[in-house]
Amino acid sequence: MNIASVFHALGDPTRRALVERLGSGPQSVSHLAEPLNITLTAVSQHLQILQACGLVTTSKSGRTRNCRVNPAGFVLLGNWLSYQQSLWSRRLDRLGDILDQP
Amino acid sequence: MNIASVFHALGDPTRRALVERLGSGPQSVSHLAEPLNITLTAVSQHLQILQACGLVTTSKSGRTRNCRVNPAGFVLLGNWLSYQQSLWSRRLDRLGDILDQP
DNA sequence: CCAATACTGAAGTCGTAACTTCACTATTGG
DNA sequence: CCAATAGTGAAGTTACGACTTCAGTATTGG
Repeated sequence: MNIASVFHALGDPTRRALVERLGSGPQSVSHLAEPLNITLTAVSQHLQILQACGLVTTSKSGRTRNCRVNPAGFVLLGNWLSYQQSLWSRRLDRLGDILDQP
Repeated sequence: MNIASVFHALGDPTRRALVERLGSGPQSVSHLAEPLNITLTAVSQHLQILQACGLVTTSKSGRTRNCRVNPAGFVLLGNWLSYQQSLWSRRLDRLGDILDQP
């Protein structure tokens, strides 16, 4: 579970769609697969990747696997983002000052 | 310039390295290429992708191209992230309430 | 002026990752 | 009990993307 795997996971449009769908609440694998025209196997594989990088958690009850959003992966992403912004924000602010000079 | 292209761009470790390097200030293509052991052409191609998705802007002065971070792409990413979080935060909060029940 | 520098377009190679099919296990409703 | 449902491993195909080489264009220092 690292930022590299998070970005790799979200770099794929199908996996991003899965994550976005899970935003509306927990779903089974079949239910997630239904609107996408790919096989259930493919969806299962995507979910394993999303799980490995900490964006999704799942739990099996009976024969159905229930999938939900895992905040951990998003925290990782948020930390990376705010760190990057912290690197150049001060510099850009100064640039703004310079540009604002009359 | 959309969130799909931003995630695709940052899904690649080399491009992420470029972005992170640019955090310390504007750099030329050659300077960015130096620590990476890939050709200058490859770096140039990566920068075109980073530019297209709004993570980097460049300007050519003479024969050197100067690259710097472009906040626009990061804003796009931040918006996506906070939107996703807004989708499930309330739900997870309630889940927290339930888990907090004695 | 010209050799060196800085970069970029085009075209091709190669590895990986997304997807499929098939076979299989486990669970459940009737 | 058994057919249907839900999902997953294994193995193979294929498309795409990262990278290279090569050739070419500007620009600049000496």
